[in-house]
Amino acid sequence: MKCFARHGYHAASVSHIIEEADIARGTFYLYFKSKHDIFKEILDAFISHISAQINLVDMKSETSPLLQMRANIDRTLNAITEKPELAKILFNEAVGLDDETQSRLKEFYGRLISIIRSAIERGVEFGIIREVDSAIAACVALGAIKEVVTQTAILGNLKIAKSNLIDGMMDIFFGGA
Amino acid sequence: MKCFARHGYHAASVSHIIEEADIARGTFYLYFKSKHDIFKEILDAFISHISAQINLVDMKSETSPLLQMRANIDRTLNAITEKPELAKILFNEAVGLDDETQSRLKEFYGRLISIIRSAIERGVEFGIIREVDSAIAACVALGAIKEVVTQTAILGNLKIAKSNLIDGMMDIFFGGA
Amino acid sequence: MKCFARHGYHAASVSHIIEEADIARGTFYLYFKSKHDIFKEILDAFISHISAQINLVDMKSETSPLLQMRANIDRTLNAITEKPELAKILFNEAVGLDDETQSRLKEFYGRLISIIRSAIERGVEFGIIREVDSAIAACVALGAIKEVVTQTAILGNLKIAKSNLIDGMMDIFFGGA
Amino acid sequence: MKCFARHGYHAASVSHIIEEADIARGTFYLYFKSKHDIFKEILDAFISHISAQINLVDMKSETSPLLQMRANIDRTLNAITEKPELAKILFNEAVGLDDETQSRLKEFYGRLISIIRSAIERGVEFGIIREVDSAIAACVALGAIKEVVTQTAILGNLKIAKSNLIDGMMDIFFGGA
DNA sequence: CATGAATGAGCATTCATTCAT
DNA sequence: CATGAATGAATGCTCATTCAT
Repeated sequence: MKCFARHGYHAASVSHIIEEADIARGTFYLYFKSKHDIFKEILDAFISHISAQINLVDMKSETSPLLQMRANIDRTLNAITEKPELAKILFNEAVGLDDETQSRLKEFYGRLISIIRSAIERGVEFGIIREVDSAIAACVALGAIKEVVTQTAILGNLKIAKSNLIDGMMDIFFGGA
Repeated sequence: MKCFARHGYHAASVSHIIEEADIARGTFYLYFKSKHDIFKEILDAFISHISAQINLVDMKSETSPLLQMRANIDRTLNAITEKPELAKILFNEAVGLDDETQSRLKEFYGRLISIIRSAIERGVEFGIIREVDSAIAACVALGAIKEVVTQTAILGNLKIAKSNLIDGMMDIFFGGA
Repeated sequence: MKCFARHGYHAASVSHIIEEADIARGTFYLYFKSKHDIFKEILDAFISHISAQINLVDMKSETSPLLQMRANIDRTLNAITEKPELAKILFNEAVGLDDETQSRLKEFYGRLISIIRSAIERGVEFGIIREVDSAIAACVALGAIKEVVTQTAILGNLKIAKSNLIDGMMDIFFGGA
Repeated sequence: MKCFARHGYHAASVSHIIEEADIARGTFYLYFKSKHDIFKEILDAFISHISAQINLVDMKSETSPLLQMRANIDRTLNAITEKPELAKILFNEAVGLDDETQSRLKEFYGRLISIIRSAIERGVEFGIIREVDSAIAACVALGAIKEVVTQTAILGNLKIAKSNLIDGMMDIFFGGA
């Protein structure tokens, strides 16, 4: 993780990895079929973990839709903050990777957008959210989350306590509702 | 540009570049110090071009602040849409590049955020925008623009006419104002 | 044997051997000093076995010299046909092996040639064989046997019953005597 | 050639080759696609060259069939003697090579055998050669030539002038005719 | 100015061998 | 005795860079 996050897929060499892990060259290939294999394994696990944090908003639940959305963001932010290196990979390694990985990434983001979009549409339907173009709004929301994570957890440019961050984002998105 | 955008910095080889440009190997090194040098030059020019599209919001101008913001977004989107390949690099190649380039990128995004932030703060001050945490909001806005560009101009997942896109984003950001 | 014959010395890996033998890696090195050691042992045993099949032609024996030669060829062919894999090694792995093995091989073939040569010379002496250059003739005979074995037992290009084969060769060598 | 002949295909490394040729690693790959490519190229050229030395025996020619055969052997021996290293490869590298090369080798030897066989059959037909099993005889002849070459040109065990060698072989094969 | 053959450091990967359990 | 995880030297190959023409 550390190596891939620091140097990206291409520049992270097996030599870096085994030096960081303090194991021999052969040992690496005892546990991973190839350099690509370890990257896929790391990325897959992280995508699954992140995906598991996000639940579809249930309008029949006792918890209010807004609180459900907040909980989704909260859990996702937690998961990402725990492994900022992986988030860096997830947000930046879309270029120059093999087609399989690229489509895995595309699928992941597609799923994310469609979840967010359906949440927005339900919100509009139930009058919680003002009428907006849900396609654009979902895109905006995803980009917002990615950028906030990048600036706080990855780059460290923006230093804000997590709870304030979530409240701030909820406020911006849902107009202080 | 074509090569870097298509394959990313690492996978784009000097061989690709000289083949695409139909020049000899030596000729390449006559005009660029290194592979990294041409990349830096391309990136720098694009960053300057984008930066030039964004004007600070002038409250004394005859044009309303909102329209100035809209014009900023419009021009930026135009500049990006003209060179989607470069945008792809700008948005995705933050990992695995040398420290110098990474800090150039960091600086560029920092400048962007501070411009957006000051615009938001003025907007709040003049009652155009509802009171929000400007640091978070600037971050949200930047991420939103990046993601919208990525999904429309780069990935092509989201097919929306540019004017509708801007209106949609203005609507989302400024509450239908 | 199976591994070395199937893939040759270099391409046959210790992994192949221990898998085929269904033993652990360490166990292999308990019984053989090295990969080369097991190869040497196999080759040595086979060379000894083949050598044991060949008796010097005894002119005082009741059995005719020609029949003694025939019996030599018969026994040798039998020994080889029983282990075609080893014959393949013996006939083809002369290149790329260490000097020690190469000289062992050279010595084996040297012994074979001198046995054949002395048999030919006795045959000429006793008027059984027409006068020929015994050095060349011995070489011709050895090469003939090697090639016949290769084409029948190893490559399977030439499909001939063993007894016909021997008769055919005797006929060619000893002029229908 | 030198490297492949000395160490065989597998043990001859690209490092050996470039050291022997006194060129850089990259230069090697400028002229050959891979290690396998250079081997194939060497082998193919030699096979073609050898094949070119052998003419079908023409019964209508003014030159006697026996002299034609002698000329064939003469030319072939010359071609081989000029490049003993290549002959070593040709005669010994049947094991452990890729299927393509193996079948190329098999085809070459098959062609050789069928040429020899048809020559023998014509010889029998025209009463020059005593009636023999042509399949076995062709095999015997090929093996004889290979072994004679190995012992004289490659191993140097048998030191005989080329003309004596050919006469000796003709004598053995064609009964002093 | 332009060329492209030559370079060699660096890469991912393999595999014979060792040794603590 | 048997095991198999760990090792690291060696391999085939790539590619950014140089320099004589």
